[in-house]
Amino acid sequence: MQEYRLLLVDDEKDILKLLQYNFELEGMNVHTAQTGKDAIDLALSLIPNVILLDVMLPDIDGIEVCEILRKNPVLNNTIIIFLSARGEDYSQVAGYRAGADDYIVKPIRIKVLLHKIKALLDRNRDYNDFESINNMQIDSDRFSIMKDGKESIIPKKEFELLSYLMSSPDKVFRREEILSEVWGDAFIGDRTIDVHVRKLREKFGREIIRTVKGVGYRFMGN
Amino acid sequence: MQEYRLLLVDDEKDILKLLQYNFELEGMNVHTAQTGKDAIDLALSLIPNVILLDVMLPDIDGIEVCEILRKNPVLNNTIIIFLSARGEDYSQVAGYRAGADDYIVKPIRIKVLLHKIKALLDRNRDYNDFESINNMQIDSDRFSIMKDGKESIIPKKEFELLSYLMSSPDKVFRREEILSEVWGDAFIGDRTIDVHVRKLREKFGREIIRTVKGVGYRFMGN
DNA sequence: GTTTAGCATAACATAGCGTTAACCCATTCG
DNA sequence: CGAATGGGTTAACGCTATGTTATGCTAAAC
Repeated sequence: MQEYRLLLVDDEKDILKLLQYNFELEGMNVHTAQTGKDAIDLALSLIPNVILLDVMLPDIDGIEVCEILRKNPVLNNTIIIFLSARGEDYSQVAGYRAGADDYIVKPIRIKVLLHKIKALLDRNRDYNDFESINNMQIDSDRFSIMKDGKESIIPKKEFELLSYLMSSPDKVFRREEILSEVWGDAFIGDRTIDVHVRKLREKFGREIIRTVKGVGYRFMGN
Repeated sequence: MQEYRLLLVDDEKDILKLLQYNFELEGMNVHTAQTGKDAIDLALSLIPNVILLDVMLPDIDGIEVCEILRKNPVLNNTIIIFLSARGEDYSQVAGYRAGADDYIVKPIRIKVLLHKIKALLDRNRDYNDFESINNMQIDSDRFSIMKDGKESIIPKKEFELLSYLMSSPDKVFRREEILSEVWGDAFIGDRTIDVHVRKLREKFGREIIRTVKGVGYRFMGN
């Protein structure tokens, strides 16, 4: 579990301490937040591998936090696990709708939780390995792309765009899709996308991204 | 949840029936097995998207079944979820070690289970929804046509026209139909259609679209 | 043989994209 | 602190694939 960044979000300090202690024993890099707002800020700057998110928070609802985070492609590979004192169907269902990867009801059994996280992380790793397309591998931890054994560290937006396109190789993403997924609801001109595509092509070869005129762009899976 | 193949494995017929009923309501393609051996055989021939696997089985232990299945790369993209009456730490941990994606303790709440599966499937591969006629597959995600294993990326209008004609193979579409469906209410001359048909024939062979003089065009479904 | 719809080719128009350079804004650095 | 750097965005402008039209030709229908 080395090298993994973990974000704990809970309003109760005791639980934070308990969990932090246990995860640090496992060698994880643990950060904590007590409010939804802090959680979002930290998550976006830290880009953790795992977020443990309490549903009950003083300001923003944990489920809402999750929805907000899930919208940001930077956190595509982040595992989000809900914690809740409530065991009702209702909140479990809402949790999955919000894009959670798992759901755990308090009281927490540390060992179970650890193994759950390990399983999810392992799965993600495998996933990344399989997601080596066209000699290109994407490493969201480092904001870098490996192509033909050479590592390139690329700027955030380029990385986000490339990740997005690579998330479904060969699919043509429409410009509107790209705008809303990569840029959120900012008011951005069309040329901005082109420029970023251009930079990516400059770095990795003209052929990796193909234009479909009048529609959008497509990352070539071969 | 259409088109997904689900394999249910449990030794109790009542549970199988209950689950089968509920998943079929969701439009899933449900298959069942009552023993570990059957489960393995079925899984390998069916290659389901999801396997729900009871831990307690009359012959082979569910965990062992999972380990065996996980070794086979054909099932790399298959999600395996354990079901168990026992809630103990022990078997949960063993389950994740064996390569399970999730673990659910009975009694099962159908809604929770459904959302769990949906969340896992969403994170998994995209599935393709293409029709295949006459060795030609049209893939609207990719804006491309596969013919005899070769992919052609074609311009938007050509793609739209071809899709339209292929939507009902062997039907003769009248020119007015084509105009209104493919071009909307633009004021377009008749010759435009011809030219696009010509380009399609150039790319995929003269025979794929047949002219019916005085009426319109027909995509040959053979 | 005459008529007509459709074909082929080339010419044309333009939406949509590519490219460049300049700008703003943060962050870092001297 | 101002300067320098790097990323993100924009505006201007050129370019080209794509879509459309024009024109003369061919083949089918009667």
